[in-house]
Amino acid sequence: MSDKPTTIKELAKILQISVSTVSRALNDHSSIGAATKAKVRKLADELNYEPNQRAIQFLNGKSFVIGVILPELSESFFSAAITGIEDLAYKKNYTVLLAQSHDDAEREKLLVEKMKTQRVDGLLVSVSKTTSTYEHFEVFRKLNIPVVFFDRIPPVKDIHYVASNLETGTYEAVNFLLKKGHRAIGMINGPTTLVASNERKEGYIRALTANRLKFDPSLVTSCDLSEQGTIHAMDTMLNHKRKPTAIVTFNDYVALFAMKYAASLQLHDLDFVSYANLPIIHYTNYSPIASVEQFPYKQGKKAAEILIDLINRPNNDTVEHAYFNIVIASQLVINKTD
Amino acid sequence: MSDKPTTIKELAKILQISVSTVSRALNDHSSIGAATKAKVRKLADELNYEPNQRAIQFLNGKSFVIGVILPELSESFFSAAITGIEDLAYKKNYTVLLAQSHDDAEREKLLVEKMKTQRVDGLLVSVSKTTSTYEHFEVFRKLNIPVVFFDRIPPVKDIHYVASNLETGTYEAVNFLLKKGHRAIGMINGPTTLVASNERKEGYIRALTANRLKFDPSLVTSCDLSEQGTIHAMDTMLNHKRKPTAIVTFNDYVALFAMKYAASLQLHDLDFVSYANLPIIHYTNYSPIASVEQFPYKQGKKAAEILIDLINRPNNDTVEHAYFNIVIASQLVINKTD
DNA sequence: TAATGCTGCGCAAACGTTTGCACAATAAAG
DNA sequence: CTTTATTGTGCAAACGTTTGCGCAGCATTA
Repeated sequence: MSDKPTTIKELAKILQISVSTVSRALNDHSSIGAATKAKVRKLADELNYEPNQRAIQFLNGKSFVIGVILPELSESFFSAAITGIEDLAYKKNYTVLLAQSHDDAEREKLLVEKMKTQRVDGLLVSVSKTTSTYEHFEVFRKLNIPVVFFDRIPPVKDIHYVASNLETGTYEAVNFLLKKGHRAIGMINGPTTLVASNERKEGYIRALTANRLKFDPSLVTSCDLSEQGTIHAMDTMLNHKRKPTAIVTFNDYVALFAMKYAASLQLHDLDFVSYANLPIIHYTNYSPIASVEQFPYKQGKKAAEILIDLINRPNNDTVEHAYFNIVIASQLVINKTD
Repeated sequence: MSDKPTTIKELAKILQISVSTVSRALNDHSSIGAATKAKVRKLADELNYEPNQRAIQFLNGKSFVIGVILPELSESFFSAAITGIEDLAYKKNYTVLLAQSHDDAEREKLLVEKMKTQRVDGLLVSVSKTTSTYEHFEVFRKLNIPVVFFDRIPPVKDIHYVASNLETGTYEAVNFLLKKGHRAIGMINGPTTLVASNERKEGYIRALTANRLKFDPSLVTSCDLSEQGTIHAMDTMLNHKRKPTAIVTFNDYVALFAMKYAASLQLHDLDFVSYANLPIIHYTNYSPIASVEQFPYKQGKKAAEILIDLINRPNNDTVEHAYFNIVIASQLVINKTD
C-alpha cells in the first residue's frame, strides 16, 4: 500500500503550508510558531515521515560514507577493528563502505579508485602486506579527503594514523623472557616494509641493551607471514650458532606455524611470545606463554573517531599540517597455562 | 587545488554545449554525434570528471546501499559470509551498510529501524540468537523493500532465504559415525528457535531410522551455545543411561568447549563431529573427526545476489508471492589427522 | 500617528544528474 | 521543389531538502 515514502511536500500540501515551513518545523527552527510545529510533527508521526537521507546528503555535498580498506576480514584482528569502526560510525550516523584488499597491492589500488568514485567522505586504511608504493593515496590528499591509516601504517611522512605502540610492548615481552632466564632470544619479524616490523625490532633491541646484552642482528629474521615463510625463518633460527631458547613471533599465526613446526621436530623446550592474543591460542596444542595485546577494537574505534573529526573540521589550511599520530599502548598478557 | 570535483555543468560550460548533451555523450547515448562524444570524453578525462553518485542515487530514488545485519563479525562464519556479500555488492556497484546485533534482540530491532531510516534498497539478515519475535521485519515488507535472510533463518513463512542444507549434512555425519561403529550418538543442538537446529535434528533422526535404529529424544539436548551451556549439555549426555560414544555438536565452538570439558574429565575416547570446519580446529588439542562445511562465502554471495535481483525486479504483485528458498548443499569433511 | 522591531511564514534558488520533448539542420524520398 | 524522415542538440522539469531573503501582520516605542 504505502509504496513510496512520505515526503515533506506531501506534508505541506495536506497542511496547506509551504515546504520550507514544514522543513523548519521538523528541524525545530526558532522562527516557527509553536502551534505550527506541533501540527507538523503530529502529521509527520502519523504518516511515518522519514527524511530522505540521500537527498540531504546530495544537498550538502556529503555522502556520510566512510570507506574502509583492510586486508582480510577473516583475520580476527581486523574483524575486531571493523567492529570498533562500525560502532563509532553508526553512532555518528555514518555508513561504512567495506572492502578487502586480500593483501594484494594491485587490488588495493583499484579499491582506492573505487572509493574515490563512490565519493566517500573519508578513508580508513590498513595497507596490504604487498604494498610497497603509496602514491595511490595521494589522490585523496589532492581532493582534500582525509585518510587515516590504522595498524598497518605506510612508512611515509605527513599522514594520520592510529597504531599500537609495539615498541614498548615488545620491550616488555623481551624483558619478560629475559627475566625467565632466556639469553638467546630470536625474533621472527614481519616484512621490513611495515612500520610495525621496525617497532618490534626496536623494542627488542632496547630490552637487550637495557639488560646489558649485545644485540645480534642475525637473531632477527623477517618473513612474509605465510606458513612456508615461517618454516624458513625457523630453520634460520634453529641453525643459528646461538640456538634461541625463546622466540618472539610477529603474530599468533606465525607463532602457531612455528610451534607446529617445532613440534614436528620434537622440540618442546622452546618458549614463544607473540602478538594479538587471539582467542584461538587457548585451544591450541602449544600456546605462546605470553602475548602482546593490541586492542584492535579500540584501535578501529579511535581511527574512525579521528577520521570523522577530520571530516567535520573546517577547511583552513593552517591546521592542515597537524597530523594525528595516535598510539594505543599495547599490553603484555601472560598466559597462565604453565 | 582541485578542491571541488568537476561537474557535468563545468564540462558543458567549457565546451559551450548543454549539460544534457554532455550527459548523453558520457552515457554513450545513440542520439549524440561521434565527434561531440569524443570531444566530451576527452575533456572529461582531462578534468578527471567522476559522476556524483549521490546525485544519481537521489535522482532515481535508489540508494544503492544494502544493509547487512548479522550477529558477530568476529565469528569466522560471518566474516566469511560478509566477504562474499561484499564481493558481490561491490561488483554490482552497491554499498554495504554493516551492522552487528551482538546477538541482542533489542539491538537488532533498533538496527532494523536505522536501516529503514537510512533508506537501504534491501536488507540481508542473519537473526540473533535471542530473537524470538519477527514483526520488526514487517516494516520492510510494507515498504516493498526486499529482505533476504541467510544462515540464521526465522521460523516464519513467506520469506526469502539462503541457508545450507543441514539436514543432509547431518544425515551424512551421523551415517559416518554409524559406519565407524558408534551406536549411541548424542547431539548437542542449538536453540530450538533456530530452523538450523530443527534441520540438524531431522537429519539425525533420518540417519538413525535409515539404519533401523531407534531414535531416543533424550540423546538430543539443546543449548545456548555458550561454554556454560555446553558443559551443562555435556553433563546431560554423560549421565545418560546410554552414554554416547560420539557426539554431534551444533558448531565448532561448541565442539571445542565440549572437548575441553571432556579432556578435563579424562574422557579421551569420545568422537566429535561438528559444523563449520573453521581453520582453528586444525590447531586445537583435540579436533572433531569430521565437520560439516557450510560454505559461508558462497552463502553470503548467493544471498546478496538474490537481494540485488529482487531490488531490480519490476514491482508487479503477481510474482510477489514467489519466494527464494535457496539451499546450499553442505558437505561432510573428514579430518585426516589420525 | 508614525517609525521601528519582532514574529511567523512563503518564495525561490541551489545541489548534479537524467530524460521527455521540441526543434533545427540536413538528407532522403516523393 | 516540396514533404518526410533522420540526426544532433538544447530546454526545462524532476528528485527532496535546506536556507537566505523578503514580506505581511502585529506590537512596542517615541
